[in-house]
Amino acid sequence: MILDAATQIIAAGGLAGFNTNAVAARAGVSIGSLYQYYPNKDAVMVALIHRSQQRQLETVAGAIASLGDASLPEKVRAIVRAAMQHHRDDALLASAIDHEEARLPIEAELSAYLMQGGQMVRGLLILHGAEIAPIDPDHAIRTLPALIRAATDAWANQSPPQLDRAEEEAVRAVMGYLQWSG
Amino acid sequence: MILDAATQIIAAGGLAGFNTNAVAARAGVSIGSLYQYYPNKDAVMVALIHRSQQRQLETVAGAIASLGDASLPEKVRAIVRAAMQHHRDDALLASAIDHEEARLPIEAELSAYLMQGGQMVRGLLILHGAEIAPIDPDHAIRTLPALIRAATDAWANQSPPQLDRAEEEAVRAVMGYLQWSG
DNA sequence: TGATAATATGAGCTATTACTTACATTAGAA
DNA sequence: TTCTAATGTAAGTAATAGCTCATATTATCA
Repeated sequence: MILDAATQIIAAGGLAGFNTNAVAARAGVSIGSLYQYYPNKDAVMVALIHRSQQRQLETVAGAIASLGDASLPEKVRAIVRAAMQHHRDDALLASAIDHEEARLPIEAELSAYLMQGGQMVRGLLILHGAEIAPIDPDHAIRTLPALIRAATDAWANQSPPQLDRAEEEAVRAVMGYLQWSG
Repeated sequence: MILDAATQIIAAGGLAGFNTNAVAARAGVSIGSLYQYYPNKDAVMVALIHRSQQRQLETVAGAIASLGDASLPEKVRAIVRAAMQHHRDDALLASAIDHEEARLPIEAELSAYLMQGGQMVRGLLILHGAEIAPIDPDHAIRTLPALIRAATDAWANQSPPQLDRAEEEAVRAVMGYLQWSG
């Protein structure tokens, strides 16, 4: 599939190696075909971003659903693990997406994912309100995913990657954020 | 100056608009001159990264030095503010640097900056050990800057940028990380 | 089977880009 | 002033990338 090819290209050479000819070749289709599915190169990137967000949401939702009655730290750990999975698969893609999100005019579309993820976070905050400092959910919604990504980047992009350490640091950051009271 | 021109180019159009001809034109020098100072395009990027790291270190060091006897939250806030300043100046540059750091073979060079920053963090941890949960300084050194950057990115890259919110979120993340105990 | 629509192909066009190089200008010493 | 070294210039080159389009293949239906 074209998006899989694009993912592999970026994972291998970053944005510098990301060009439509390479993507089409790797996907095993002609450039003409690529341009039948996507009007231009940016559209490929946008589709990639959408798919990434979609998957991230699904993975995290699954993680939350599978632990209905666990403790807050256990849930946080499960969410962190789920979020980390994508980074492990393609770390360079993740940073490429970060960069391209800022350039492409898709802020409005992306806010939809933020809303969905926001609902999940909000549910957690309400359910475990007793263990959490008073926090504006609208703030947490935007900050927490960023913290998880940051800890993951910092530790999983090492050579060799320190995935366990990444998990511990992300859990500490999230739990600390949630429980800190002035 | 050539690096200033490169900064402006990236700030305006991201990595997509970053090419040597544009940089030279913006800097008011000929391409020939640019290639007298830098052997190739990547070298310009590497120099940009070095300068950014250098400045970041200096700014943070200055912030710490100027508050020798303040409380831990006050120091954290000062550090956060200092770190945020660069992002405010050029947010797109910051994400471009993040991406390019992963592609270019400069891991060893960059670890030097990490060591220097690590010394500062270590000093803080020791000085305020009583207010801090037991944390491995080697972990904190790598995680904390990442957390600050993440919170900054998440809130300062909005339109309009919410710099005060970014500061609050970063402080909460850092303080929470430092004080969380299991 | 035959006709039509839908999809796939890839050579090639055009614009861009990283980089070279032959030449011009300036700086400093003798 | 004159010679030399250092620095600057920009037209030009080769390669690459985004994208088009005339043609070929496949799918669908009568």
